[in-house]
Amino acid sequence: MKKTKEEAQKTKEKILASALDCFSTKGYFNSSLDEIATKAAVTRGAVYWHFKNKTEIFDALHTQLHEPFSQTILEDLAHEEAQPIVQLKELCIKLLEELDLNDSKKRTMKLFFECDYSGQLAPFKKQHQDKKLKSLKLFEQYFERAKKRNQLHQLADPQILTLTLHCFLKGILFEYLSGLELIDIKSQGKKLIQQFFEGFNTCHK
Amino acid sequence: MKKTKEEAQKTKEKILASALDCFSTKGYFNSSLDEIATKAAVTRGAVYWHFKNKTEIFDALHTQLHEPFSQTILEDLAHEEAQPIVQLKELCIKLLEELDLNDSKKRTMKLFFECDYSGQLAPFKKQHQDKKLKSLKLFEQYFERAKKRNQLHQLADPQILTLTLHCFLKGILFEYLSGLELIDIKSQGKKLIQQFFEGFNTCHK
DNA sequence: GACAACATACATTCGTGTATGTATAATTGC
DNA sequence: GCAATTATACATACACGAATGTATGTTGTC
Repeated sequence: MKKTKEEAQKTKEKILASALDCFSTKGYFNSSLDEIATKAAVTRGAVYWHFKNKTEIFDALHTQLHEPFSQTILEDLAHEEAQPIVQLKELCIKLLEELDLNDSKKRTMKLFFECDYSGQLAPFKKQHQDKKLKSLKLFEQYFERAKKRNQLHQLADPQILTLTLHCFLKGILFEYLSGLELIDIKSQGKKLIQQFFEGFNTCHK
Repeated sequence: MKKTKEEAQKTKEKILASALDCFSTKGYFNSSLDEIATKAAVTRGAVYWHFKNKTEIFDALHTQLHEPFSQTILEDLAHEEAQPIVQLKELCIKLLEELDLNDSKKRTMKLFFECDYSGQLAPFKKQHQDKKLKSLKLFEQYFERAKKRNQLHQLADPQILTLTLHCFLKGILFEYLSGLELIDIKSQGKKLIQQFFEGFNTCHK
């Protein structure tokens, strides 16, 4: 019954994938550890071996989602283009279009958008929010760069601008992932983002 | 033990209020009917008398939230002002500021933003989405009125504009209700909305 | 042979739904 | 207008399943 270390790692990943599957279809609180185990072709024993409990699986999924994102933004920030706002706009479009192609990532994001951080999940609420805030701070840098280059109103407040953008992106993603099919990234994503950014770029002359 | 009809109605309302309290603090799936009953100073017997089960309480809360909203929009639409976009902008600000003052409404809205419509709640997902879509259609009318009055780009698509606005509002509300205190409606609400609407109004000359 | 990587078995808790009891308000017959 | 009856508005009690956490067993690896 005992597996080699590599095999053990594979079962851990299988459990994570199975958990994502269960959580994203039935919801966190409606998924039992037994379902997760069964779908991963193991028993609850294996689950309890690799994870302390259900909440730890939940948290592991969040890390899996969040890290690549902040990684992408950090890489993009590494080189400063002449028009930071345009750079930011294109980053947003890129992020959206990338997400559109990655089904597993979409489902994970949907999970964390729609889950309710209550009960046993409450301790993770602030934790996950803090991670998000750090990513937000990264976005703010684009606006600050733009301001230094005199590409913004003098009145414009980078913090408000970041907040505005963030609210808009959140709204888009929320609608996009809601299952309502109200938004099609391929055909409308670019338009939406551009429609939004026109408010920043073309109006301050 | 039997109460008069009026008293019975009061207990029903107490149960609803208690349920909102429980759901919004502990989450739907972490609230038991016993907790709800106890907090309402009744027993589960009373709950099962007034409601078929927990999902029906959930749905009742949604109706309680949604109806006043679409009512307000309908009333506003009833009179057409010269500048529909400005009218819409002011409606948005009004809705936000009204919400800011009504704590119970805020908590109810937060509940439906953050709950996960899975498991036993799945049947209500489409139902509640449909209600939302109908309200969205109402917003669209402002843009159509503006277009008829030649106050929009000829290229501008009311549907995309509505979608853009909706995503933005959703994002604001989501952040506002998230408990992060990132947004303060009183000081920033107007600014945010105006920042957003400037993209529509001042750029098409 | 010791420990890792599980599977199996068990105890316990919790929540739901329903069945039943009960006191009182509302309704009916006269 | 008042007793008799019935339906209402709950409270109480019970049965059942489901899920969790843990304790213990088993097998293979290092």
